[in-house]
Amino acid sequence: MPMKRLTRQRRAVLEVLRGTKSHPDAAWVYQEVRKRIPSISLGTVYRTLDALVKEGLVMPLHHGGGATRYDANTMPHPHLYCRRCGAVVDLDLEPPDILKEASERHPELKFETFQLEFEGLCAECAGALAS
Amino acid sequence: MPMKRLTRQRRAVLEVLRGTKSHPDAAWVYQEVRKRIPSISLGTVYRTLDALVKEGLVMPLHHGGGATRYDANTMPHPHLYCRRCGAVVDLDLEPPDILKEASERHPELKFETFQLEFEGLCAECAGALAS
DNA sequence: GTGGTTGCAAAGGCTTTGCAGGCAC
DNA sequence: GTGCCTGCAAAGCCTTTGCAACCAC
Repeated sequence: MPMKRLTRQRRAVLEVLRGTKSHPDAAWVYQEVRKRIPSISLGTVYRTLDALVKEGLVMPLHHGGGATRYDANTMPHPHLYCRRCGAVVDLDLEPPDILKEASERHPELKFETFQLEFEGLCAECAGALAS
Repeated sequence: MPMKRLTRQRRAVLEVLRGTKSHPDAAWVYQEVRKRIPSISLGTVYRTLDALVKEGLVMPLHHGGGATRYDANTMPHPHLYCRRCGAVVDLDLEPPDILKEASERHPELKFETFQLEFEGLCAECAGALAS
């Protein structure tokens, strides 16, 4: 029911999210959207992000207990979390076809989706630590 | 440096954690440990869990943005998160050997570990929804 | 005009932290 | 005895929410 109208605020949040590959959190989105709409509130950013998630236009990422991050690419795809700088990198990797295997091994459970999350070092941090 | 001494509190937290398969959060651990040590504080539970994680005796689980949950089984293994009741179920499933593939596809990144997290329904909820 | 949406600010949940006293070693 | 550990309470983040004004429809 919520968030049916196309307001300036909502349009701005979606555009900001689609214009980055950085998987930002609400605070970063807020900061960016304020460049266009200085009067927008953080509460509205949260409400809008929430609505976009419910509509399936945005995917929330939870990792490491910090702030929720948001990905405008809702196609299932693996991520690498950099343990040094916290960056989230999209991976060009075919997710393994493992749902069937899981269902066969545990017939009493219902498997719907899964996510593959790597931890390691992004390109910059891998280079920095190698030197 | 921290948490080198084997105190009553620390022993109790570890034993509670090892005595359950439910992947509890800090509040649940607190409640259980209080049955043995009524004077223990929630702060100590958090500090102890944190120390156990740093020592590699316990693995933290982040999912859905709620409270951090803790798993005394630190062997890498997949989980199923029940979207209905929130339960976390251990899966008896060989994780795919995908680290090499990831490294080949993205040579500039450093892959160290990964986690496979399913979402779906636990046995109880799958049965409840089927009826 | 009407009801969803917003800004503001307060509150909420989870977690961390400063401090003085206490306990394992 | 020494220094880490504890209980307590306050504070800290991140996020949600109540309310009156506002605006897209």
